[in-house]
Amino acid sequence: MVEERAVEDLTARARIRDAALRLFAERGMDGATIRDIAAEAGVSLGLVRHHFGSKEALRAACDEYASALSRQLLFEATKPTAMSSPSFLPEAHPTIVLLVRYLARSMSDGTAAASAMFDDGVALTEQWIERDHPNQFEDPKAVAVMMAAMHFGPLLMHNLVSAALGTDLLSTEGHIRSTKAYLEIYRHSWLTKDSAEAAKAAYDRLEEGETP
Amino acid sequence: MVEERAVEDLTARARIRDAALRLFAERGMDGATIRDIAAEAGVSLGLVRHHFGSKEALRAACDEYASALSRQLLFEATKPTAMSSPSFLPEAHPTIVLLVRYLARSMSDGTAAASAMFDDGVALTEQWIERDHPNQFEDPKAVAVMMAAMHFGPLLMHNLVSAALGTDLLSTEGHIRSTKAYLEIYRHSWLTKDSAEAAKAAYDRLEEGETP
DNA sequence: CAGTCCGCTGTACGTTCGTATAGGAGGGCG
DNA sequence: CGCCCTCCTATACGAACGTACAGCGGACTG
Repeated sequence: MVEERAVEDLTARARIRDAALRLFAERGMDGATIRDIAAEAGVSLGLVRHHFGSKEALRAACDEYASALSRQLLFEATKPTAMSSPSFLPEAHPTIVLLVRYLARSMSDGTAAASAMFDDGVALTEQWIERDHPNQFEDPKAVAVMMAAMHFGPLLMHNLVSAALGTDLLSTEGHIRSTKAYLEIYRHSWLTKDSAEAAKAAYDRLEEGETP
Repeated sequence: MVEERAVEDLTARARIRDAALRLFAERGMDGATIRDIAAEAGVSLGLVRHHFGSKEALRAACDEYASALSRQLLFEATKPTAMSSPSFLPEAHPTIVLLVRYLARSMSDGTAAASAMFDDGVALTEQWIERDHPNQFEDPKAVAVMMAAMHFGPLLMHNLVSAALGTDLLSTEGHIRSTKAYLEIYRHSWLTKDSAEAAKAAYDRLEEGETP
């Protein structure tokens, strides 16, 4: 289980980090100002600088915190079954919503946290493929990378997905609905053997000479 | 085919828009300044304001341009086969790379262009499902939305995907490799009928009473 | 030829941001 | 008691940004 909050984490330093995490997630790294973060945390402007030195260092602290948390959540999410477990609901872990928003932002800002999370996702997918679906793919690395990116996609676009779905993806209801959609997607056979082999042959030919 | 550039588009106004598109994509909406854009376009600061009025209006113009172009590309990409066509290579359309970068940025900035592109993707996926895989899903809307998000994922994370792959996703080589990975992913049967039904039943139960 | 609109430049203004610094309240220690 | 260290506030400074405005040259019109 994810520990909701450490005891010593109620210090002003932690409050600043939490406020930064929230505002960075909402408005982006440039959009959130130190003044806003200080106000959100209920402290003065100078204290932020006193504890973190600079805005860049504050961002790095948020990154480190988000990295550790996301790693914890990611490993837990892939533990019990191939799909995420039913007990793994947004209600049970309110921090998930904040974390997803922060990491979605970090993804386009190119921070280390996003990069680390993605690499973790790829590594987990690779292990999972090697364990449960070994020797099935010509390019297992590419399959793992693409699948990782495909599974992060809905999380990064959770606002657009929620709007299109009419249900907040990061709610219990949305989680159940999306997971059931995943089940339908992965249960369906999208390609016939013929069409798959034909397409594969076409791309193999394309790969040889650039002019088919 | 995608027209590479309209004739009248060589005006200073178009140069400014192109420069804005490029810098917005690279540095984000806040990171790119009007001064940088003016310098990139080789014009003065005042001319940008003369043509577009404000930075927000310039962003809107970029959005409109990107929307039209992405719609054009999206419909073309899904035209010939279920997967994207071999002729649809980054080499053939250098604008794609810029467009993907811009829209990836827009996705986290929440602009109208990103929203429109996503909705287009969902609509196309819905049509495709209804045409080629009708009456196969309990919740076709959710399937379409999730699949659209899954397919945009690698594009939004193209830099991370490229790093993990060791190949630039937005190059001809990366395009071929990722498409072949897609083929492998959609050809494979990830779930046995038993495990799929068991998971489905578990989530159905979860949906009824919140306490299984 | 005079008038006028359009594309374009250069400079200046007010705001906001990150950063820096001086200083105060409170507790532990010699 | 005196000192200092930690946590914290308040104020100030320089830079960068979006915006605004005055003006200049060329082309087109009458």
